[in-house]
Amino acid sequence: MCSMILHADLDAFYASVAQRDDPALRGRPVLVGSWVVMAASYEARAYGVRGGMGTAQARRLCPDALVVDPSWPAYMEAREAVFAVLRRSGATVEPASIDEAFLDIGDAVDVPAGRPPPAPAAAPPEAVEHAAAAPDAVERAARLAARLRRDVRAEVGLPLSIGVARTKVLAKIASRSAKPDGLFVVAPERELAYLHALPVEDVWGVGAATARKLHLAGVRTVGQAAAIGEPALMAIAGKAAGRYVHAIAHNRDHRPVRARRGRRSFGAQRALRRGPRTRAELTEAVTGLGERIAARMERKRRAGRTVVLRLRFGDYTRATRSRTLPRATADAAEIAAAGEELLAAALPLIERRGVTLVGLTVTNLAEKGDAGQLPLFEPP
DNA sequence: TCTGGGGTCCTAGGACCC
DNA sequence: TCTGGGGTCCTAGGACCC
Repeated sequence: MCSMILHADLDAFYASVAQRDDPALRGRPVLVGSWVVMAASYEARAYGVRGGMGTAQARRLCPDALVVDPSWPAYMEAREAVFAVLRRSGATVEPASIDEAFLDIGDAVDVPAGRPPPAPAAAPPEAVEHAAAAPDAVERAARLAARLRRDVRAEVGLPLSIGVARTKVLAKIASRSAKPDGLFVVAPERELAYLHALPVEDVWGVGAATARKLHLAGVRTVGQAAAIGEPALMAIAGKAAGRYVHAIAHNRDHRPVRARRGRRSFGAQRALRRGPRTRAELTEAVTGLGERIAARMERKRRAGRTVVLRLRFGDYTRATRSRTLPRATADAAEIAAAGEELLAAALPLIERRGVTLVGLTVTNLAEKGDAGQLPLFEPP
């Protein structure tokens, strides 16, 4: 008996919305973003364009690319429509970002009354292939995933890729394998083989820094990591990262899919031109950030106690300064005043290195009945 | 005079994700 | 590959308390 997890991830979300809403963009390389690429359509990715890249460089790689501005209302509407389809399935749905979610189908989910069951012929080949060798729960999950993909395509007009497995990390990795516009099922009996063949950097949660440390130690695949003891991995990658890699390499990931996780902070930041900034300009930036954050907090009826000033310098080093207030606030002037104090404290650093980005984050939010944290790897 | 153990809060930094 | 605007979580040290 096992409960299956789905990771549903919209493909090139912003670019797909643009293509959906403007037929002239369909089938063509599309970049979303004015000076940094926030999303690239698959047609553009074929030229080597990636998210986070400057648009100037992206245009050099792909001169035919069509560059469009982001359209936030359209994204929000599309997101809500997609999540409505996901929730309608009856599964527990945990939003993971603007364009992805984990679903736990539990034991009870099946095709809701009033909706016809999916025709077996319409299920993608990979689902059928795995279903033949898999227990009932896997088959149900694969059928649900196929149906969600069809419904999102039909009702929202967007391509949705889905990974299916027993754990979050495997479902997440599987959805990446499914892209673009596909379904990838990791059957329970194949989990370990699938996992062990992966390069360590393909594991969700292993980033550039940890991958570099593992490579230096000669660990390139998850299988190699599994052959090493936990203490050794902790020595290589650090305490938390080593423990994480060890748990995942042995296919231990008990993180549950949780319906709602309240947000933990509100932040805003602003990139500045290079060159010396006057104190007045910095104050103005901090004031503006405080107003933006306060407006959003007000809308969500939240308040926070800790104000964090984030700085990035000309040499791309970073620093943070924080201050915890006696009580939670959502007041623009109070937030900006704390930011201003932190700014004053960081002035010597700013003068030495030259600031290129200033950000403000309000955290330590006043909670209203949040469930709190669950341990990551221990069974609940 | 010297010395525990254990807990919480705060600050700063690092790593990772989309 | 020279870097935008959001987030999350973990760690370590110091202050302070019992």
